[in-house]
Amino acid sequence: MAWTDERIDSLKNMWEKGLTASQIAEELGGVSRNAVIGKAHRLGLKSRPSPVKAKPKAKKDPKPAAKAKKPPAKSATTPKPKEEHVARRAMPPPTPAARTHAAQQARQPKNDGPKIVSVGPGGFLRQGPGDQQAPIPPAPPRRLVPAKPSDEIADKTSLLDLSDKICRWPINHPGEPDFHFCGEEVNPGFPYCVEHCGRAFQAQLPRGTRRPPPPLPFGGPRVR
DNA sequence: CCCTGATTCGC
DNA sequence: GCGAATCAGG
Repeated sequence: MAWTDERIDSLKNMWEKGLTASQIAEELGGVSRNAVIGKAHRLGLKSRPSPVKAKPKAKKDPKPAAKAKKPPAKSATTPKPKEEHVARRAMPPPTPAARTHAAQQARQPKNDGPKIVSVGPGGFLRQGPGDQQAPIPPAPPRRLVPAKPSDEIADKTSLLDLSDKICRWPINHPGEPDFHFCGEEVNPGFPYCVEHCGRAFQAQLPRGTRRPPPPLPFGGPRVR
């Protein structure tokens, strides 16, 4: 996949946010962790807490032909083919439990660590309900652009299934295995079904009326 | 084992 | 410029 400006921007954002390369790769979709790191370095973003301190000698092990090669069998100690990212991508739906595991290693704390964040397709950051962070996203457009799914979801309404007649409301987050679209019949004249129109288009209340923040499909806590 | 980022280098 | 392969520290 190509490094579009938006993706690069996302990458920078997340990298500086302290997300791991793996997380960034997942969010961006279509790229491996290595790709992210490589790109980050090429961009001049550099090194955050790196596990590896010193790199004394550059080694040049004869790396024969192409990337598809599985070189020197080293006593069968490093079976780590390029299947790495394939395997990760092919993982079963991250159940809450699975996610939890991944999340905790991904520095997603329970209480006082770094904030839990993830990044939407536009590169803006999603935050937890408690997080008051004003900065980057100035004003997400009300117009919703159905994000591009990073994986195809069988028998759910995928990006390719969208049409004028079915609700384009996104379910879950892009990049998640079960990300798909609502798929209900639309409220005629609107891009969403009746229910989701109710979410997307809310009547303007008189000034001073307090109302919970508009539950946009992206930009807030999970909406379903 | 898992994870992490860093580096190399063929493409 | 890209990223797989590989390394090396936790």
